Amino acid sequence: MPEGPSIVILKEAINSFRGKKILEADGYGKDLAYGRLHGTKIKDIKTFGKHLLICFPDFTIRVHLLMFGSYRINNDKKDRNPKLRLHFSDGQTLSFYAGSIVMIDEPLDDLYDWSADVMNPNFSAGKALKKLNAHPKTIVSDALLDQTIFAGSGNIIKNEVLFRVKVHPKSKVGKIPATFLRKMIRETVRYSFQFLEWKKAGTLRKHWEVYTKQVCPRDGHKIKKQYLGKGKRRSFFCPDCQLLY
DNA sequence: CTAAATGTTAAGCC
DNA sequence: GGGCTTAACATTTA
Repeated sequence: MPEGPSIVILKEAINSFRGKKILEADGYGKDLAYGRLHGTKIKDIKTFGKHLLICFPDFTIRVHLLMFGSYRINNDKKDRNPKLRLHFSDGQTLSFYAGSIVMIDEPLDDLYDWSADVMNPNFSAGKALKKLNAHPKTIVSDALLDQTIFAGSGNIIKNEVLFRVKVHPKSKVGKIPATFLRKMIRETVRYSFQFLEWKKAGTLRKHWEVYTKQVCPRDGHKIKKQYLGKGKRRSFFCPDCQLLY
């Protein structure tokens, strides 16, 4: 369950580990230097898009859940080994399963443009528009998955936002009127925060208007499903009310 | 049981 | 090198 809002929920769930000391770390990651974690204290916890960043004085652990990753607090899965498990000095544990976990030595500000993260209060709509304008030939469904433009946006957000702004997923970015691009950027942020609230309330899928749907809630037209773009990702759209530019 | 899915990267091939 | 396709990763759900 890994689009940006879900990672914000993850961060909130583990925020209480901030300042806590790790006695030991283990897991099945081949290239992870678990020993570096022994005796260290969590300095900070951040997110960037779909990345969870657990910060230590000298390095950062980056957790990306990819498609199937999950986590557990004080309640390990019985039939599965964690890729990373942290044992804290107060007896608590935090485990991550599957996904991609790496250690980062560079300062995070050198790696991340925080203004690209749709969940970040510093997200810049102006910069997003500039980046979109730099890729006029890209189809908009790819642009909405581009993590350098909309970090945290995933396939659900992509589909729902395009439906909201009535734009066909195959539209070329350069052909979409600027007012619609601006609206799309605004909706991406707005939907992401609604996603966050709905996900917390356990009602996310109830609010889907096109994603996995059969019928357009606006005009009753049949929803089309196609695999589009670089990643051949599922696109659900109403061919009647979403305009192709 | 099989296939597909909220994702990304690396390798292989023109 | 570029750009495209495929595999790999690993888990849950339909």
